[in-house]
This record gives sequence, structure tokens and C-alpha cells, in this order.
Amino acid sequence: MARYNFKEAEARWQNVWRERGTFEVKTDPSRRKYYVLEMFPYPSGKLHVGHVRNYTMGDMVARYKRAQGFNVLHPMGWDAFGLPAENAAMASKVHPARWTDDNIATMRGQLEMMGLSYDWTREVATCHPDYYRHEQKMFLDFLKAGLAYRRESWVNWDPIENTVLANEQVIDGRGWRSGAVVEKRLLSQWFLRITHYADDLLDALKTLERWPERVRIMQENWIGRSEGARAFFGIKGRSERLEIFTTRPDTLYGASFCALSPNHPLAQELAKNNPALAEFIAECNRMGTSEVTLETAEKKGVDIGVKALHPLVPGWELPVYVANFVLMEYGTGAIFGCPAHDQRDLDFARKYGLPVKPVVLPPGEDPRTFAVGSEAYLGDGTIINSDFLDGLDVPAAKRRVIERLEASSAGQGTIAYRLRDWGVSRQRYWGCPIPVIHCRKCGIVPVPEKDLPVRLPDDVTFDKPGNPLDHHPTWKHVACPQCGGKALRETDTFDTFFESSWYFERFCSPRSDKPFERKDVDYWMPVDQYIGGIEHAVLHLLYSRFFNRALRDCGYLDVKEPFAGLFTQGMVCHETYRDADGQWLFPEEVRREGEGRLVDAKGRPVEVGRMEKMSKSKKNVVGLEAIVADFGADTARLYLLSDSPPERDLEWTDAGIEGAWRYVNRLYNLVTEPRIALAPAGAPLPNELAPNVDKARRAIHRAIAAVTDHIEKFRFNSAVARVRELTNALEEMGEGAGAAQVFRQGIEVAVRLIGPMMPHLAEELWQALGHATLLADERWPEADLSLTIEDTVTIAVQVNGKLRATIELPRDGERAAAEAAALAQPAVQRAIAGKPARKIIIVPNRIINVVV
RNA sequence: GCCCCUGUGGCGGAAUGGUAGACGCGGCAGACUCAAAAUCUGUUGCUCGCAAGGGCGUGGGGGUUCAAGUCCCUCCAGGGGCACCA
Repeated sequence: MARYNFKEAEARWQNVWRERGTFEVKTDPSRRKYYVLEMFPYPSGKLHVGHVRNYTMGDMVARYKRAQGFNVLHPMGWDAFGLPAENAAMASKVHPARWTDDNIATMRGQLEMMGLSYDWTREVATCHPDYYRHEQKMFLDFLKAGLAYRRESWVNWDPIENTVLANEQVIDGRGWRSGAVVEKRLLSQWFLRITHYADDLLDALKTLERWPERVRIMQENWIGRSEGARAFFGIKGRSERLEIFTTRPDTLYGASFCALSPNHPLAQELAKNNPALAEFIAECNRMGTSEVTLETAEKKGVDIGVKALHPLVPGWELPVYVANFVLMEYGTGAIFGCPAHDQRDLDFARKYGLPVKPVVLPPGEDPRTFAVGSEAYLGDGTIINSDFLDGLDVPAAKRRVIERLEASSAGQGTIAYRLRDWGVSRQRYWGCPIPVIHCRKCGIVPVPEKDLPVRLPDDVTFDKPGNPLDHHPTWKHVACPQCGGKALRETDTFDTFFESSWYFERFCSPRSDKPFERKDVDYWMPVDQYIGGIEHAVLHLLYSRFFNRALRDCGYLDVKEPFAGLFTQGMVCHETYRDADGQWLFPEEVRREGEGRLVDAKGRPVEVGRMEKMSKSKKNVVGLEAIVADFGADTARLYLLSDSPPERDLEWTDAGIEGAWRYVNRLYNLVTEPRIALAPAGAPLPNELAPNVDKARRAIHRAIAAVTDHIEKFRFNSAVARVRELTNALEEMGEGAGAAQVFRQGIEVAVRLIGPMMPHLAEELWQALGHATLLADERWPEADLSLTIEDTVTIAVQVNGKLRATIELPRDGERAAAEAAALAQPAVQRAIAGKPARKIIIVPNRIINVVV
């Protein structure tokens, strides 16, 4: 048995592809295009197996579509701005640019080693001025179009480091480096008006038929359109009114209190003369900014002593609280509480002894006895205790109460969104500078286009906390473009989601002076198949959809949705290991001793933990280099494709990769040392085939049909299984008339089918079969459908839904014959036990169910 | 806390509402070998039975249906996201 020398072969074929420019493509409107894109990586250091799984799937699609004759664009680049580069700069004194470039070089080498069919001439790194200059121009256009604006918003503030922290850097309410209790602080920042497109982003989700349902649902919920009403409550003894938002105006008669956000203007004003309230607001502001912090915090409030006047019932006064669960960003920053029909309001009411009055009667309940205990009633029912609304159902009551509010100018129907505008300012160095200048006289002045790009200075230091751009000695000091006076540059940079919101368009014309050429974008966009992690289901994918709309409205392009097809793949997981001291161990530090017992290098026992997402902190990562050195890129690719369904998590095991390696060799030997002498290529079949040969021939065509279907549907694990079934069938086929021809046919088909999975091995075997062409340039095989259908079918026979026998019958036979054959089965007779059949259900060619 | 997803043999998984366990990993038995590795052959859901043949079985409970891993309700467990990680 020969071993496949993957080391030599993989390098050789990678060279051939590179030298021939096999995967370099041009805009060519005479050809059908297909754009395959994997989410580009952040250059964090090294490629991990999770990246490779993603790119292997993309390569599978790219090579498959290429074989089908498409002009396939398959580019790769680097999402190169971001926080880790600055953390590295602080930790090990290396400049973010240097650190990023080094990482890119390492990771590019790793990608090349995997034999992925990228057009490397299109490589892009977002940290280069050639890239980010275009988004500075885009931002200026957004500003002109009113899509960018400036307002104050809250950030996490570390009072010891005097710096803004990312949510990730806040651990249990404390700064991750300083350990200081994090405060919230108001900062003036830039926002993009994504809410302007809320309805369009929501409605267009329906058109994204090739997106996973769950991603569409998540985006729909994220946008969170809800119809409701604004209502004005008077304030006793004051002239202004309190404007509240509610999605349940039908429960207005069940109100028992009003609550304001700690940042509501009225709360802020009253706090000036109310030390207890001021302290409560301060306490709220010490909490982090993340939604999970707010939502899981204990619900608290302070009665601020004023009385709100019910908009529909003269003289009805309600207490007003400031409460930590009311968000200033949603609705109006003020609510009314109806405890009987909202769980949070109920908890709050119980805590502060407020009345609970039911106004919606659940079906079947008696209005005289119905009461709400510890659980609010959220469903539909009949309105009670509500004056003119009594007797209506919930939707009707909503309409009626809104009519009444509008008639009396006490409110109106309105729509609220959960979606908030996108804050793009970051107080960091390693990002794209925001191209504006702050002038004391002229205010905010955009950087003139002739002065773009605003480049990041190289000479920065990270020894002081805070933004290095801000303490750079000269960079921010400029003359105002309008008045010529002394002015300051904006020192904030863009959120890195800015770069990833249009890179797929840059790939269409990566070397253009413009962001992209219209003719290229018109040809290549939209991305036909986008592949990435489910963790991007909302933010990146929603921002990109928005950004595309904003670019369209600024005249850049004419694309409705950037990603026509989306696939979200699962993560790669691995067991975790700890030594006797509880320290994490890398898998290569653990060895097997005896009956499944694991020990460390010193022979001490190792505790095996759960399968978890591979992460550096738990050391449950496998080195890509080691895998490729031991087994080759194709084996790794095969394993990644075959082990789990692509959307599900994959559990990396040594046994799994070894199994893939065995198959690689088996396939290699099947071709290089064939059991049956191969007929010459293209030799005609004899008129009569031996039955076993005919069976194999049918298996070949069924395999083509099945593998093609599985690839189309992203069931790569099943595609691999079907290829294995084919090679199993070929190995089992005996000699007979036509064996040499069919065996050759089968092998050639198998080699073509593995082309997108294991491209190096496929080229190697294609050559071994005597072909002078590249397999990468060959067309995908087509199944002869007449050969995929068998003459006989196996029909299951059930009695009362329980399988009792199977019968072999001619396809599409008579129902009566099938019924008779089924009833004739001894096992069926036994199960019927002489009882008359009440009903016999026959699903043709499939199943017969006798009901007795 | 809220939104979304997942749950099938010892393990990864397969299965247009129609024969649960394809394909693979692992195990067991055998062949080859001085021996081991590699390779090959057979076998392998659990359970009762000498066998023939039964019974049970897709996280738990309930429902719809001639028929449920698949559809509905509910509970449990694990995972992803929650707006400054990318």
C-alpha cells in the first residue's frame, strides 16, 4: 500500500494554480457571475481551525460553482483595525501597525497552505489609507445627506485609567486592568441614522429568501417595530406635561404609577433639590451600559413626590417614580405602569405597595372573582373596569383609546422601534480617523475632500492611558478650513464595523482610486453566497444592509441588498484539560495512557472538561500547522466538511482527523493501484453489462445526483458520505462485462466530486488517470437521471403504524397487488390476528399501513 | 432578564410527516505478522430469547395524525446575541 505524499503534492498544485492564475477573475458581463465570500478575519495572530472551517466551506462552494461554469469571484482580505492591536501595543510595546502586518503575513501563509481558491490579486487590508480614505469620503457624504449627526451618549468610564472601556473590558462592573468601579459618562459622539431605514430594513427581510430563517427573525426582533401610543399626562402643579410611550394603550385604566428614566429631563431637574433622588440617579449611572446589566439588575425606583394626572380621567392622580429599568433610548423615556398586565410593572407594584387593577378579563374568568396574583396576565380578553372600553377585545380597545386620545389632544397613535442609531465614535487610536475639525468659531467643519485621507500618525505612544491621538503633540492641531484660525481635529476613530460594512464592494475593484468602479460593482454585486459565524447575525449583517442603503442614497451604487444568500456556520469546539493544579493544558501536552486515562508530561492525571468553543484562554486549541504537517491540508478539509453538519458546532477529535486521513489514502490507492484494470479513457461500454456492473453504474449516477443536491443545500457532511458510498460500491464491484469501463467511469466521477473538497488530491488523481488538463478547469459531472431510478422498490408494511414486514415490488405497481402482497405476509397476518382491516393506507412505492 | 438556536446508539451524525440509526469514529471477533503498527474481513442501538421471534427506543411530559425524530403546547439542559470584542 502506497502512502499519499501530500507534502510534495500540495505544494506542487498550489504552485500550478498560482502560476497559471487559475483563480484570478475579471469583470466579464458576457459570463454568468457568482460571488462567494467568507467573512474576512480579524488578524489576531494565527488562523484557528474555526477560520479554516469557514474558508473550506467557501472554497467548496467557489470551486463547485466554477465547475458549473460560473465566473466566480472569491476574494480574501483583512478586517485590520481593532482593539486587540492596541492591547498588544500596551502589553508588549509593539506598534499596532507592525503587530497587524506581522499577523497578516502569518495568516496569509496559513491560508495559502490550505489551497483555497482565492484571487489573491484582490487582497485588501482595511487599515491602509488606500482603503480607509474612501470611508472618510463616505462619512462626509453621509453628513451632507443628514445620515450622520452628533449627540451625547453614555460610555463606560474607567476613573483610574481615565479612559473609555468597551463592554468587553468591563468585568463585574469593574475595569479589566484597573479594577476600578466603572462609571457611566456622557460624551459627544457621532451617530449614523440607521433608524431612518428601520421600516425598509424590516420589510426587505422578506426578500432575503436565501437567508436562514433564524437570522431574519433575530434582525426583525432587533429592529423591534411596535405599534403603540404616546399619551400626555399632566403634572400636578406644573405647566409641562409628561409624555409617555406605551404598546398597551388598552390598559390605560389599569394604570397605577408612572416611571421615568434616570436620564429623563424631569428627573434631572428634580434631582437638583432632592438629594435622595440625585443619589439614586448617580447609582443608576454607576451601572454599565450593556443591556444585560440593566435587564438583570434588581428593579428599583424612587418616588419623586410629584403626581401625574391621568389623560382620560379628570382628577385621577398617579405617583411618579424614577426607575432604573426605564430606558431613555426607547420610546419617550417615560412609561405608565399597569401591573395587572405587565410582569415587570407587577413586580415593581408589589415591591412598592401599588394597586393592581385588572382591566383585561381572560376568557372564561368571572369578572367578580378574577384577580392577579404573582403573574401578570398578558393575553387577549375582554376589557373591564375601563369606562368606554368595557366589553371590547384588546386590539379594538387599542384603536378606540387612540381615537379618544387624539380627539382630546391627549396623545396619538405612534410606532416605536427598539433599533437605535449606530454610534460610530471610538476613543481609540487603531481605527479610521473621523474627518472633521472642531473650530471654536465655526463649530464642526468637515475636512475638505482635497485634504483626504486624514492619515493616522505613526509616532504614537501607549504609555499613557486614553487615546494616543488625543495626546499626540501636534496631530490634532490644525487650521480651521473655514476661518483659518486655530482648530482641533476630531481624535475619535470609527467603529470597526464601518470597515466591514462595505469591504465586499471594495473587493470588486480593489485597486481603484474610487471606493469601487460602478461597472465592477454592477456586475459582481450582490454577494451570491456569504458565509460566516452566527455571532454576526445582527450587528455586522444589519450594519452592512444599512450602509448599503446609505451608499445608494448618496449615489454610490445601485444595489438593494448586499448579501443575496447567507449561510451561518457553527463553531469548532474541543475538550478542555486541566492538570492536578487546575491549570489549563494544551491538547498536545496531554497523552493517553492505558484505558483512556489521560496524563500530563509528568505523568500526573489530567481532568477532562467539557467540549467548548476553542479559545486561547482555555488552551483547547489545535495548531493548524501541526495538523497540516501531519495529515495535509486535504485531510483537514475533509474532516472539517464531513464531521458535522455545517451549521452545527464541530467537535475536533484526533480520531476524527485520523479517520479522514485513512480515507485519503484509500482513495489514493483506489486510483493508483486499481483492483480492476482501468479501461482507457473514453472507451465505449459493451452492449450488455454484467448485473453487478450495471448496479455499480447506477450507483455512480445516483452519487452524482445526490452529491450535487447536498452541495447545493449546504449539506457537506452528507455529500462526503455519498462519495464514500460510491467508493465503497466501486471497491465491492466484482469483475464482469463492462467492469473495466464502469470502474474507470466511477473513479473519474469520484475524483471530480471530491475536487471542491480535496482539491490537491483531486488534481493529483486526475493527472494519474492520464489527463493533461487541470481538474480545476473541468466541468462538474452530470447524472443520467434514467439511471438513478430502480425498477423495484422496497415497501414497508405496517399494522397499526408498527413495522411488521417489508416487501419487494415493481415500481409503480397496482395498488391491489401491493395490498394483497402485504396482507399475505406471515408477520402481518400474525399481527392482525384475524381481525378485519378497518382501513388500508397505501403510499405508492413507500408504505402500506393496515389499520385494524 | 430579553431574542434566537440545538438536544437521535459508547461518540460525530443520517432520515420530502411514511422501514430511525445512511456514512464515519470507537468497540468486539478473525486474517496477515516472530511481534506490533498499518491494512483487510465480519459484527456492533438497548433488552428478553438456544432459536424463531418479541418488547423498548430520537432530552422529560402532554397533544394532533392511519403514521411523529420531524407538526403543536409545555418543561428541562446546553449554546449564540444583547448595540464599544470582532
